[in-house]
Amino acid sequence: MLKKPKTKPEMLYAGIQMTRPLLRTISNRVEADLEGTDLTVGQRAVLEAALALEQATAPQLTDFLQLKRQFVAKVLKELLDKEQVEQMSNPRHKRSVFYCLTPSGKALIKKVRKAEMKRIEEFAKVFSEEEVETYYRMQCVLNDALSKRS
Amino acid sequence: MLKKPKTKPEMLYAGIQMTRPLLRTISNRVEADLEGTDLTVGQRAVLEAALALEQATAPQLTDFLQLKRQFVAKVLKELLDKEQVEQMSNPRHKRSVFYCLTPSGKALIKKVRKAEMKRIEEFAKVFSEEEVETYYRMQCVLNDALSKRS
DNA sequence: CCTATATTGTCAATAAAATTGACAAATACT
DNA sequence: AGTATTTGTCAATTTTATTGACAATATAGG
Repeated sequence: MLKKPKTKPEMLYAGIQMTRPLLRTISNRVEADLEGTDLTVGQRAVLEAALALEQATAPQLTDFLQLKRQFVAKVLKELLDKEQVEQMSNPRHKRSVFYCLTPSGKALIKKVRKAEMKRIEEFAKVFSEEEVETYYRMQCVLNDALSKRS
Repeated sequence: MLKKPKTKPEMLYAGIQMTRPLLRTISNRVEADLEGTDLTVGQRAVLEAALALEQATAPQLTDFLQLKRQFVAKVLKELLDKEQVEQMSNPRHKRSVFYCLTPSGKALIKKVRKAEMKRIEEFAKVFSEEEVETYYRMQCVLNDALSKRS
């Protein structure tokens, strides 16, 4: 972080290390956008997942978010109370129902995304398409590789 | 995460979003390397900063880590108790002393880094030098830009 | 069909990381 | 010198997430 690492592995190491402070700065920013929405970060993550998956059981959301099922369940319950997600019966499973965004939940997460997208666009300008593409791909590969057993 | 985003800003957005799960998977991995060292993640971060800065006051470490001074102070006290950092008088400031790694602290953080570097080298192989360079640079720029006011 | 095993839901306790508040001591500024 | 800022310290709290435990349901093998 102070001086630029010399070798390729060192640079990757430093980049990964930076994930922690970066997450903190991102979270701080995100909070501003969450201000007034009455959403926690966990709720926001689950809404994000529900938007991406459209229709998913709790275990599917758990896989997607790579969190513990108990945590996801707790957040889902909060979102049900707020009527931002709703349950739909699952023909294949009596207990494990589907969760979907309600219209208001969908509107909410889209609003939050839109506000953030506006900010992100500022930064996107700074980088080339290839750079962003590389960044995205590396995040995916790292996340995939690290989350699987080695 | 599910389907590849279409536009550049969307891809950057998705990549940044991925920071959270990625940090979680990294933390899980890191814990394995911390196993047996009796270090918390916070302690490890401060050791890492102390190694990079060589000699620094608590406020300097706070700036470097972008954490609250009270948190850094707490961790520093833990590390002092464990004799992994030591204080040195600061001629310019009576209260705000310098913190340095003790030999054992230095050995410890270097050992942890070495173990992780070994793993990282595996991943570094997967990417080209340019990709890693881009990743690193973007992490730096994003962190810088986001941590400053906008 | 029946039993063993795995999955899922639910409730509770706990932990880790970090923030916030409050106040005193030291320093910097003018 | 006097005021504002920085720094250290102690305590409480918050947020995020994990872990443990147990019951209900599903799945797979015999």
